Amino acid sequence: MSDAGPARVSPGAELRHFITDIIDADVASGKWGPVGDSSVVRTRFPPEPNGYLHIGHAKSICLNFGLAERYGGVCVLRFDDTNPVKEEEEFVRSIIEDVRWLGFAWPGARDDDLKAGVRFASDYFQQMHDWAVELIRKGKAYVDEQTSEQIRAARGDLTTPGTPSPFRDRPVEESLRLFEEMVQGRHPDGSMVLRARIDMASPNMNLRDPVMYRIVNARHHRTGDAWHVYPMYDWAHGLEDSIEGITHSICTLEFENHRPLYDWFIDAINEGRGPGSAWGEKIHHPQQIEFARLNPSYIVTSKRKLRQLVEEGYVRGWDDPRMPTLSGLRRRGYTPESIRAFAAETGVTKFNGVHDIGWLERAVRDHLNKVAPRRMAVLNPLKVTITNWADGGEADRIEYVDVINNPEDPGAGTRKVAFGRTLYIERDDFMEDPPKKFFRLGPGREVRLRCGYWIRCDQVVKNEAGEVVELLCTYDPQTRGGESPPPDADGNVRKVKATLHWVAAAECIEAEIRLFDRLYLAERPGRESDNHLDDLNPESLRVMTGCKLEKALGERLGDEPAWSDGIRRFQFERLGYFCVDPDSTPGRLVFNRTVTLKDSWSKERARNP
RNA sequence: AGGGGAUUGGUGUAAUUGGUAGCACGACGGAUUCUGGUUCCGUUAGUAAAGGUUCGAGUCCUUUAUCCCCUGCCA
Repeated sequence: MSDAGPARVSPGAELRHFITDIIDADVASGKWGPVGDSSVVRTRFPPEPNGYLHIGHAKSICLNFGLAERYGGVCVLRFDDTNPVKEEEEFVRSIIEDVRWLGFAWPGARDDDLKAGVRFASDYFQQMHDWAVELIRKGKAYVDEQTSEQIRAARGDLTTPGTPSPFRDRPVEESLRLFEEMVQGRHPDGSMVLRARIDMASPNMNLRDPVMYRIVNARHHRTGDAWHVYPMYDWAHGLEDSIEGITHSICTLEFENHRPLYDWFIDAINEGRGPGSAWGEKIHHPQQIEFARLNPSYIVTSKRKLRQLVEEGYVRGWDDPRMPTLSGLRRRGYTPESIRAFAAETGVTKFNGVHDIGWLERAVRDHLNKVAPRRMAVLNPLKVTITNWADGGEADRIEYVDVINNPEDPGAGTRKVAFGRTLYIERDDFMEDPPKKFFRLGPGREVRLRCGYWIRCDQVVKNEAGEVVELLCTYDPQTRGGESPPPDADGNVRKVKATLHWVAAAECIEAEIRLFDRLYLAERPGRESDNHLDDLNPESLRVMTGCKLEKALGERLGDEPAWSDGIRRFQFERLGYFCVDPDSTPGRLVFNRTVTLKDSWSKERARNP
């Protein structure tokens, strides 16, 4: 982990919810091992390698790995790679990297070998096949030669029972033979399937003779051409859990209807098993538990929609800082700690609610506030000339003032920042005709330049178009370091109402700064129009060029924290948190705004425009 | 009456299993402040509805309402 300090909430530590209640009871009763031994707890995170992980997955990762940490058990990273036509090796890599980035490790994980200790469902294909044969022998599965259309039509609907397949009662030997032919690739895709024989009249559609295997004559990214049939989720998942000795198999609410099937398959294998049985010993039967997935406002997490954003060019890629993918959030500047804190704060329940995305923003502000070094950067520069600069010495001299690195961390110390005759301040910090509650600079007003000097605006310089292009100001040499000047003869102390950030023209660097806003304007994108694209925010990206930054941002200073992911993050005073984008080159820095600071002035302005 | 799940302030969640509805965030107000940041203090507002059992109901029972999931050879 980084030296950047802990997030506000230590993940998984003392959080309680209905799943911990279940596990506590199991530990107390000795359901999975010796009474009181919590180290037997085994969970798993089972992504399909067909896309990038997003914030919703992060919640599941934090839950599963957090539970393992809490109980002293383990959490397995297992790829559910049962569909070769949708899955790719590239996703395996990115998923592993994302889980590691969040700060979690599984048994056997190593830094020098990304895949060390990682499990794959495809490693269990032979075992699953053998169990399928066992179910055929037990009369609990059969090969169906109907077309997929016929199967669908015969399934019935929500209120009418299905009708049995004409192949439902075919001889066991025939199913056995056909299944082996399927396995060997002797039949084309879609020509037949292996189905479980359960109940065509079940009110639970999942139990109407579900498909266990389909023929897919495609190359698998790990097993190559070894298999021509691939197991369906419902058949495979519980077996994967069983093989790995998972105790608590945690999934989302939509799998609640699948639990009877999860249990049925394992029970069917176990039927007739036991000591002395020819079938063998009973296999491990994990408990499936469902919880409500994370559902944050103002974003989408559907793989289809995320892919559409990327492929149709609404964003610049899967790691576009506006994307809710972990790679996007990482590039945006979010810390693993803040994401873990967010996941912990949203709780674990069975209630399908909406989680305010503002919580995620607050989580990263909270974390970065404590650990991010402060720097000064001017997004939209307005030139300031100190007309009486010569009062304090040579007219073209540079003075170095000590600027606080982090008021939240006295140990962070100070740095030297150049101050000179020509400066830049934020254009938004000056108003020619300021309203009552605007505290910043205006004609005749005096403000403090942070850790620099107090300046007073004497004159406004405009171009032909009437735009303000420069401010002529005087400074008070007695206010060096931003200190208050001594009281006047009558004992009155002068005060300023605002402190502004600034950079000196003589010693600054230019950079591009990318400002991001929410990708969507609607709390639930697509809710109204049924098309999430209708709710896209046309101003979600604003690229600022010619920004003026203090020189220290161009080089890595010794006081910068050793971030675990190597991403340099800062607070730009009074603006927000920013990080260095990988698009940066040595001569041309690019920063991303992670999140703004809380801004009560803009709130006030919105209230009284 | 197809099946399954859910419902506590604006939001997210707790409530020792029948015993004072608590916490966090937000919003609002105030204090502090060399970041209109941070921090601190205060205010705000809730058991979906109706019946019932009980000395006592968020919790138990009945009815109703609303929302989510389920008819892939996806996961």
